[in-house]
Amino acid sequence: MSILKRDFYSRNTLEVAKELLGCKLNRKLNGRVYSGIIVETEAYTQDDPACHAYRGRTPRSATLFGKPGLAYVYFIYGMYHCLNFVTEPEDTAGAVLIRALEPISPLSNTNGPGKLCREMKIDRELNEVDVTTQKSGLWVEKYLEIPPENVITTGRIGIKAAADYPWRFYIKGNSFVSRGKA
DNA sequence: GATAAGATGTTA
DNA sequence: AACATCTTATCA
Repeated sequence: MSILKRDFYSRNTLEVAKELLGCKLNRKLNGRVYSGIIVETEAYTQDDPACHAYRGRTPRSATLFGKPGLAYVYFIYGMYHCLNFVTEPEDTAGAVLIRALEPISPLSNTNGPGKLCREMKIDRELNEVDVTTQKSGLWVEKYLEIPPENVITTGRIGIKAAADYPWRFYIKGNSFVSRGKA
């Protein structure tokens, strides 16, 4: 049960995205802890046309320039939230989108970024909370080691800009990844 | 199985 | 007007 500390997040976004696979996401709610294994992620960086921080700092994207190890939660398509973790040192933007979980405790339907937020009751109140401490009610622990040959890399999903960047990662053979192209 | 459309509100 | 989505409907 070792919680991932700030120096884990304060690195290259692509590496963090890969290494988050197999880690355990925990959400404390009403005295209960909900958990799932991260099985699918996507990377977004400052130089990336698809990133919210691409055109600089705005009220929404300010979180991405903040401290690594914070949560970045945004609202999309009028009804869904998406959960990211801020990466790179402070003042450099970057984030990893959590796209899918394999449920452990009382969870189901977590095979997509919008769905897992609904299951875990993640909304904008959790934007900018510190994910490196249990006190925030949202934290990540080291859990499984995923050997590199079991990490599949593909283009990202659901975006138009820079859709060809091979910045989506998922665990080979896992049945909880979201709709996937190979 | 694939593809299309609709729901819905925040953002710049 | 676009959007880092999901569900339902309509084909096959």
